[in-house]
Amino acid sequence: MNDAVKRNNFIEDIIDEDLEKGLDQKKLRFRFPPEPNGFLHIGHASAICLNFGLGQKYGQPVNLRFDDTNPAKEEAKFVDAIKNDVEWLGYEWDTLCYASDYFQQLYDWAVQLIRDGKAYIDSQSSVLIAEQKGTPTEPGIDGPFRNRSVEENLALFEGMKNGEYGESEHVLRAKINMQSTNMLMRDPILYRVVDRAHHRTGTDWKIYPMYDWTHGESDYIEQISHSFCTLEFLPHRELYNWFLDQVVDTEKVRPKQREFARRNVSHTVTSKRKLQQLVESGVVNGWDDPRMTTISGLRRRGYTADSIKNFAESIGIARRENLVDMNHLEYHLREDLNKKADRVMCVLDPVKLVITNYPDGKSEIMDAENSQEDETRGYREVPFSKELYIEREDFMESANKKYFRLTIGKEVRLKNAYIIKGESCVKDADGNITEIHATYDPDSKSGSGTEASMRRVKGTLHWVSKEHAVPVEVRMYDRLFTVPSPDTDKEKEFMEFVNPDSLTTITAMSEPAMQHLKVGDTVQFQRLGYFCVDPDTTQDLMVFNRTVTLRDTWAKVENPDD
RNA sequence: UGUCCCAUGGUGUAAUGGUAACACAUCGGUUUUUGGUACCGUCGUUCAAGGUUCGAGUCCUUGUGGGACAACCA
Repeated sequence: MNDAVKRNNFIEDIIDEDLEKGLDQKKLRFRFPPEPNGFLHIGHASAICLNFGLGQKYGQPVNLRFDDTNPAKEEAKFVDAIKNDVEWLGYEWDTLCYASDYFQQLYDWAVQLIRDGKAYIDSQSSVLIAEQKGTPTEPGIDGPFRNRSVEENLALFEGMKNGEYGESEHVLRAKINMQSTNMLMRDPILYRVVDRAHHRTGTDWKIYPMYDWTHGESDYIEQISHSFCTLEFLPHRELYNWFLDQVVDTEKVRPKQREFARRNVSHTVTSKRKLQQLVESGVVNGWDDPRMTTISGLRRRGYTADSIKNFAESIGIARRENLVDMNHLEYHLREDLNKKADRVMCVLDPVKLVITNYPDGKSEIMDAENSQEDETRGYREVPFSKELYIEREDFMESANKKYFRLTIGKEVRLKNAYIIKGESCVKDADGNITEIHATYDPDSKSGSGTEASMRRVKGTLHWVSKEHAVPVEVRMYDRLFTVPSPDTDKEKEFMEFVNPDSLTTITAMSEPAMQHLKVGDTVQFQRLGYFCVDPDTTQDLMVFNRTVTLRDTWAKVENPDD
């Protein structure tokens, strides 16, 4: 961004304040701590940009840490996908960490807690434990095992660790305060038995630490100076600090948890659970379906890493509820693609156009500019001939003055070719136009420099030569949800707002030069939008995803209600 | 009938007690071999009431509205 006045966000204020109070800048250290239980989405992208952006701003390291304390939900494939996404965004982590690397240390600290009389084994059912915990408005009560002896606690904990007990028989709880107004302080569980293989530690452990016990201590082990998380963890801060108090060495950096509001984007859901539901219900074809606002879905759709980073930067970070309009994301996408994408011509809804005064059998090669934004991208060759395809909606027999396209008796320019004039059209029995006839001005060839070629005509159409056209599959995407905020309705489930027309597959006619494109390449279909080559492309058929349309002010004139 | 968090144009974010601003969106115009881009302009904002102060979006009080908290999830 070219802001002369780049202002701090409140997170940077917190850091600057700590620096002013004497924290050595070299002690600054951040982390991005995903749980490997699903794919990262656009909300995570914001958090990644925040943490790694801070690392870049202050010139200090950022760790990628997998919060992998629940083997029932986590899988190695998600670890790989997450690493790939972070790298694709263009960030480099300092150290790749796993909370599971700290299992032994966490266990040792837990034993210490028991020795100090600050943790105990509870042998009640989860139902009873929940009952005794009270509610947000009512205090909890002490359970019957709260005052077990240190020896008994130690022996039971050891037994849990050695796999002598089944799931739910015993848990280790911190002994804090069952009457606290903060429910998280009502003797939170530190360890539970989980009889599942872990993606990294296998069956080494029978017990697994809970989030609260793990997260702050992991930050401390890694000497993270500032641990940023979303607002829902705000009540956890008190517990985060209590756990830190039990182990902290004042010589070392004491991590500081601070919270920011998660970013919500309109017309989508940003919750791993809900995204998973879309995948499992078959509404979309996987986590990387181009309609998904997962990072991998956006990538496949044709979003660039820069567009996502610019988006994250521009929406900023704060502590209030928000719903960022999807068009904000699309603005940054178009802005980036406009600079980067070559232009090509492709007709999505073809209708035949015959240039009646053009010689039969003749064809010529036109030079077409690859980018109006960047001359250095050069030219490509586009064949022209008597029979062409143009877009069906680019012709009307008669139309009002606002319509700049082809009508009978009016002139338009064929992009990179000639100026033509509509003469007549042929219809089938149902009145559908099957063929349009036009005449061309032979002196008006684009780039010829003749007076005729410089003539000003209002409309310019894209086209492809019928004989040279190559059919391609194009997947036209629309928003996945029909309402801005599908998951906040009080009565309806978010799945009820799925847009049934979020994907339409068509066969389009492309100019031959497009055959050289490779999977992942993005081009602008002139006058239509940005499209990228999908991995489903085969030797015989190219498959394109519509990344985003161009802004279309004509559509607004046509359908003012949209 | 508890504790905590939040409240600035339609949306998002700034203004750090001293002239309320930036981006997107809207609407209009200029340029244009993309009804794109670029450029210019337009519209419109401090939840309410009290208080402190020479001066309050900012500090205090009380309301109002929204949100979080009762997983052996993270």
